[in-house]
Amino acid sequence: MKRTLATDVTGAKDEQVKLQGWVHSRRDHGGLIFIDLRDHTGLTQLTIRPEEVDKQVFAAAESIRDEFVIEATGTVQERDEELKNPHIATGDVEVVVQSLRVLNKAETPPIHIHGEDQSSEENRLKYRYLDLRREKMQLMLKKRAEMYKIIREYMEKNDFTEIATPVLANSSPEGARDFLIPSRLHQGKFYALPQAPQQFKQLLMVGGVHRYYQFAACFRDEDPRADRLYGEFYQLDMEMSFVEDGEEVREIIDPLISGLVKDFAGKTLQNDNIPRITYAEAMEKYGSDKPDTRFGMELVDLTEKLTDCGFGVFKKAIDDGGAVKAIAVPKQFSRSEIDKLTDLAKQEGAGGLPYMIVENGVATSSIAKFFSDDELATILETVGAKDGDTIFFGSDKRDKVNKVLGGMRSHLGNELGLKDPDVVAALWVIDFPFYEWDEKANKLDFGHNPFSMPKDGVEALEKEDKLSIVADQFDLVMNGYEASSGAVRNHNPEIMYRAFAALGYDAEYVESKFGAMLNAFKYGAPPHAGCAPGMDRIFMVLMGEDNIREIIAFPKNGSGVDVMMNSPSEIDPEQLKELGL
RNA sequence: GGGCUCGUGGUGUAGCACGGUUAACACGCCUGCCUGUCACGCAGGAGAUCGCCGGUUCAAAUCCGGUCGGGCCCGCCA
Repeated sequence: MKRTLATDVTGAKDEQVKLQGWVHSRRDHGGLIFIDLRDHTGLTQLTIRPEEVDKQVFAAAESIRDEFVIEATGTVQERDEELKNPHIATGDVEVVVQSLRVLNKAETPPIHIHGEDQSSEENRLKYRYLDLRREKMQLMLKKRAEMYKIIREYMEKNDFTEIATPVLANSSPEGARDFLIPSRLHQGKFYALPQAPQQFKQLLMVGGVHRYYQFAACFRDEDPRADRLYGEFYQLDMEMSFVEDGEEVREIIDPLISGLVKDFAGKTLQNDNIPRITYAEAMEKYGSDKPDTRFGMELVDLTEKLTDCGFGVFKKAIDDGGAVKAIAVPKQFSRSEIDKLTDLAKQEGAGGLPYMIVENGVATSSIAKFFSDDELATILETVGAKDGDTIFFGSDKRDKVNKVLGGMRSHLGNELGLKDPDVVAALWVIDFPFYEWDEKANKLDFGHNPFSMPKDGVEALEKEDKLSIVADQFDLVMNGYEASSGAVRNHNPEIMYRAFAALGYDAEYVESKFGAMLNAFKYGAPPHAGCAPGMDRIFMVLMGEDNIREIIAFPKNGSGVDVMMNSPSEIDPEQLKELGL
C-alpha cells in the first residue's frame, strides 16, 4: 500500500493509502470519531466509523490522545459538499480508516502545539522538540534550508568555492570574548572557537583561492539581545581576490539580497538599486550607523540658524563647537509621554529633551519664548514641521546630539508604527572611520578591526587628524539591523605596521598577534576584499521576526543557557584531570 | 556589571494600587453522553501551599526586605 503524505491525499481520491504522523486533534462523537493527522506537510482528517472497522480499531481510536504517533490505513473519499472544510488544504477529502496502529503514546504536552505562540518562550525553549512541531516553526526550518540553497547556487554561479575552515582555532586579540578550549595534548595551552574565520579566509586568498565562501559558524561569548544569539551564529563568509574597491563586493551581494527580499520572502524592496550612503551621512541624517529607512523623520541641523539664539542651552552648545539638531514627529504627546521620552534621551546621555508643539503654523512650548519669531519660523521651515507635529531638539557635541536624536527617531519609529512590515529597506553604509575615539580608555582605537584598508592608501594614515581617516569598510543594513559588514582588506604588511603604530603599538606587538598573516603577506598576497552577511539576522528580517530565537531550531536563552539540554553543565573531574585543569 | 519589567493549577492570563469567606477565567486534562465534526457539543470532575526565604499584621497572592528565574535595554558585541 502506498505511503501517503497528509497533503497528498487530495490527489489520491478513492485510493487506499497509509498515513503516518501525529494526532493533531481528536473529535469523538461517540459513534463517530474524527482525527486530524498531522505530518510534516500538514493535516488530513481521518474518519473512523464503527461499521467499517473492527471493534479493536474503534476502541483504539477512542483511546488515542493528542500528539500520539499513529499509522492509519484507509480509503481517500471525497466529502459531501456540505462537509467540505475550506479552511484546510485537504478539506475536500477525508480518509475513511480501515486500520489504525498506535506507534507511540504521548503525555499531555506542556506547551500549546496548536496556533500561534500561546506558551511562554521559557517553556517553548525547554520543550523545543514540541515547539518545532508547530506550523510556524516547521516553516522556519524549511525556509531556512531554502534560503541556503538559493545562496549556495548563487555563490557557485559566481565562481565562489565553498571551503571549510577550522573550528578549533586560535584566540584572537581584538573583538569579542573567546570561547576557549583547553588542549589535552598541550596542557596549559588553548584553542579558541573562531569569532569569524577572518584570518583563514584571508590566508585562502594568499593561497590562490579566487573566491571563497562558506556558511561559517562564528562563536562569541558576549551578552545576547533580541537580535543577537548567545554564543554562536552563522554568517555567509565570503572573500574575493584581486578586488581593491569595496564596491565590487557590494555589487556581488546586491542581486542576492534583492532576490531574497523579493522572490524568496515576497516582500517589497524599498529601493531596487540598494543605496549607498556614507557613515558620516548616516550619522548626520539618522543618528545611527544602521538606520531603518522605512520611514523619514530625519535629523535636521539647526546649528547655523541658531548661532545667536537666546536659549542658553543651545547657545552654549554652539559656542562650544557643538550642534543643535531637531526631528519633527507626526504626533502630539501627552505630558507623561514627553516625560518618558525625556528619560530615554537622558539614558542616551542628553541633559534633557527640549520640544515644541506645532499648532496653527506656530511652534509653541515653554522654551519658545527664548527665540525670536524669525527663529521660530526658521525652525519650522528647516525642520519641515506641520501642524500636529512635535519637534524634539538635541544640543551638545555633534556626536552626542546624533546619538540622542537617532535613538529617539528609532524608538518613535517603532512606537508610531512607521515601519512597514512588508517592506525591506536595504542600504550600504560605506566609508566607516578607520579609527575611533575610545571614550572609556581615552585613546584612539580601530573602528571595526585592524584588517581593513585605509581608503586613500598608506598616505592617508599620515594624516594629522586620525579620526578623519576613512576605511574602505562598509555595512549592509536591513530595516535597521546590521546585516553584514565587509571591507577591502589590508594585504600590505607595511600598512599594517603603520596602522598599529598610530595607536602606539610596535612591530613586535603586531608580529606577536598576527604573525601568521603578516608572514603570509610577505609571499605575494593578492589584494582582496569580502564581507560576511549574518544569516540568522537576515533570515529574521526576511521572515518579519523581531526575535532571533524565533527562527533558530535550538537557541540558547537570554542567559546563554540551553534550557532543554541543560548546557552549560558541570564536568566530570576525570575529564578535567585529563586536561590538567 | 547596571536599568526597567514579569513570575498565580499542565498552558496562557485575571485578581495585587485599597490585605479579609471556598483564588477567577480560557485552553488543556479526566469521566459519562453524543454518527458529520473540523475552535465539535452537552453534563460532571480533578488539578494551584500564588517562584523561594524572611518581615509587618489578628490575617499576606496582595504590603516591605532579600533572593532565584525569565524578558527587554545599556554596557559589551561587527
